[in-house]
Amino acid sequence: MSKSEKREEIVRAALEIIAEHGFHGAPIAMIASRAGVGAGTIYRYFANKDILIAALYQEIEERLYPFILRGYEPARPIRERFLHLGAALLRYCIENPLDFRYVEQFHNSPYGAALRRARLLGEGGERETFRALFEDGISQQVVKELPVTVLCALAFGPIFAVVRDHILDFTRVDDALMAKTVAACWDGIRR
Amino acid sequence: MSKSEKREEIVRAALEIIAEHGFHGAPIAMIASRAGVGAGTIYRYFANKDILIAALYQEIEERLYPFILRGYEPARPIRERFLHLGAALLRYCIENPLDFRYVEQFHNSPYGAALRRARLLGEGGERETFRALFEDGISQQVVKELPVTVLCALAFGPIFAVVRDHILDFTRVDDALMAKTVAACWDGIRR
DNA sequence: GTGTCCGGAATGAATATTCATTCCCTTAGC
DNA sequence: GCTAAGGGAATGAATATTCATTCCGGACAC
Repeated sequence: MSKSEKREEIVRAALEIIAEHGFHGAPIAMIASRAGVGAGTIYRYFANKDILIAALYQEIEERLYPFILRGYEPARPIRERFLHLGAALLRYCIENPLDFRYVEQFHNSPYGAALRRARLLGEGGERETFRALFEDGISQQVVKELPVTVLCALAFGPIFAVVRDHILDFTRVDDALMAKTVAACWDGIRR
Repeated sequence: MSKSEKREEIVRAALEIIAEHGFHGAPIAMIASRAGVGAGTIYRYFANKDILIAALYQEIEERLYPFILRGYEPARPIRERFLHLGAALLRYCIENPLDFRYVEQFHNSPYGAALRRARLLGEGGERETFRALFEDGISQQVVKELPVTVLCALAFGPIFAVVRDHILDFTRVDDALMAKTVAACWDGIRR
């Protein structure tokens, strides 16, 4: 196994185990054994567990953004743009349940709270795209005049909730249901 | 301090600390000291930490349901009923952020996953009220024809997301914004 | 005086992290 | 081409810490 393969194995094992069992249920020893390396080896690639956790989060972000923005055309009408982003986000989460679970775990941990707070002040990667979309929508009077944070809640809250149900096997989400869900989110934010 | 006061103090301390720091950041010793009792005393009231955690969850449920159902009239029109329940839920969470944070932590832990699964099969306390409302709405053709789980996602997803933002101080939620938020949720589920 | 309840130190299990040792690949010498 | 030395990477047993749970001496009620 080459050096970079090894790093990749470690990250993959950590993703799987943490997504499935949470941060508590993911001791280094378990991650190491799943990755097929020694426990000490992990510390050759990551200074400590926290840094591994943060690095993994960042890797997921870097997979998610390009996926969502593929084919996105900022010149199209608001509604169309929203449907594109919403559907892409929903699809990514459904197709990458481990990533989704991991990000959820992360946000619900001390790591996440700090990060979200930092994001709010500085610019967040994808956040800017959505913020621009909503502000465009408000000024064109096609979106409700609400704080952007509330519009985000109306748009993403249901999407993530649906993904959770899908992962827990409460709802079977197919293409048709994805489209209907995103359309309903649009109904929530449009004037 | 009387016996029942002591129990109450323990529960209150556990709620505060777990809501704020999560299950990991809430060792028994810390809960005990916040409650003003010895660590061993907690085990006189709760057989172990898991049982304390579960009991606390149940207490919160038992506060929440009556609050939401106060003044609820199942004979009124669908829309009105939804606005009542949604507003009550949102208000409860805003006014009792510790309860909200605790329940979120709980749902995102191994305890919660098992519980949600059990709920899905058997009857869940308040769940029945909402299920009945949505099914009524569908049969009266005022609510979108979607799985009840998806309707729940559309209705509650945004509410909880707004509460999260409020607690993190990202959004200041007053009465007016609460009403607008719930109304927007209605737009999401209505035909 | 006896029994009940408390407190908080003691215990032992679980876990992150360290580090002395081993392993293996590259390269230099012949 | 073959062997040996050197060095960086990997290892996993040992360590230190954290934490739930237990236990026992003492305080208090009656």
